[in-house]
Amino acid sequence: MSNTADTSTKIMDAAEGYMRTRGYNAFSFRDIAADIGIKTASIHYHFPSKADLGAAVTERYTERFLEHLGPPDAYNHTKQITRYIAAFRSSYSAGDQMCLCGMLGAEVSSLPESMTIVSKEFFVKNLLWLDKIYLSKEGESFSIEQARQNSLRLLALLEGGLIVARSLDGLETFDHLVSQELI
Amino acid sequence: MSNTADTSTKIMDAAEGYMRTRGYNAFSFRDIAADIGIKTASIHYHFPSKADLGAAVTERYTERFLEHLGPPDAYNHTKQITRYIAAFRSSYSAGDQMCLCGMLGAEVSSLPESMTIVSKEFFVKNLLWLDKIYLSKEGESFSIEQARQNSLRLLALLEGGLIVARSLDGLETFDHLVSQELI
DNA sequence: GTCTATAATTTGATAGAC
DNA sequence: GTCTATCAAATTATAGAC
Repeated sequence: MSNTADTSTKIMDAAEGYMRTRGYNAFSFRDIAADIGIKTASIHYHFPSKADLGAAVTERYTERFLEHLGPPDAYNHTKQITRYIAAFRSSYSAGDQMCLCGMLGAEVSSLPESMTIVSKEFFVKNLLWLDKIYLSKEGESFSIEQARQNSLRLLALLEGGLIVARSLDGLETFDHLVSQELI
Repeated sequence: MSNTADTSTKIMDAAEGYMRTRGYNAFSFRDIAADIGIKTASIHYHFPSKADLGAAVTERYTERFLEHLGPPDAYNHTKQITRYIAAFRSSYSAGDQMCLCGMLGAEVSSLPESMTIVSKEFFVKNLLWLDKIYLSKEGESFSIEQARQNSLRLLALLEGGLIVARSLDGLETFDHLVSQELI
């Protein structure tokens, strides 16, 4: 995001923006080159193919997302869930963006295999993080299966929530949708 | 779907399949022409532009979806919700497909405006249908706002559920995810 | 590392014969 | 209605000079 970022980072930043708003199949090297003031051939120096660029962006996104969440805090259920929801909410508030892997999950049938693999990893890791939060909910005892069900439900609600919000009234819709989880 | 369908129907059927698996931006007139054994120029006779085809497919999808649901039955809450969930589940079981408008909701920033309008209609009409079901839940009294919140939550859960299911274990994941709604 | 130049293919779309 | 023929533009990608 910084102005002094190296070219490789600028390329990934621009690509991530396009992938999260338009989708992997709806942006070109030309779009990115124009945005950051280089030529398309220069992109190929940093990322040989579009699939390479897409996979690199997806890996970076997953790393950053989990880093932002921090380790699951077993003793602060409500705060952690609130934080998790806020991570998705900020996708929307920062320019109508989807969660990158929500977008890729929709496009999965038309993606290069290298991308489907790293995209799936996002979901696997998010569910493991959520499981730990739900297993430790204060005063309640959850089985692993119950925790996993809650994890899947929250993840799906948020991914779908971004889709529905984008087609309707945006943040207002998203907030209405998740309000029950924040109690 | 029938073998004796006219060309226009065959084109829409093929287009719907691609739009629900690969997305609007990841299929071409060539794909469709090859599938049904015609030339791309013939498609333009029935649908002048790709946007026209996309909008027609989306309108037909919404009509069919609501027709399949039937009028909201105010006296059979559980049965109606079960039926609603089954409508989404069959998307997946019939060849890894998304809900068409869930896919378009993700791609919305890269769609022709004519398509975003008809796609939004799907969500508006679905929410109105669900509102009536939730407002009439036996033995409970819901405000319009509470009903709308439930409607939004179920719709988002199902759209997101299809996305997550496609990236993980498919139907198993989807069923796990919605099981709580079926009690 | 970035550029120019260019290749090879695909894309949505049109004109006009049949 | 469907075809052949064709178009202009866009796309990913490579070779090679600087």
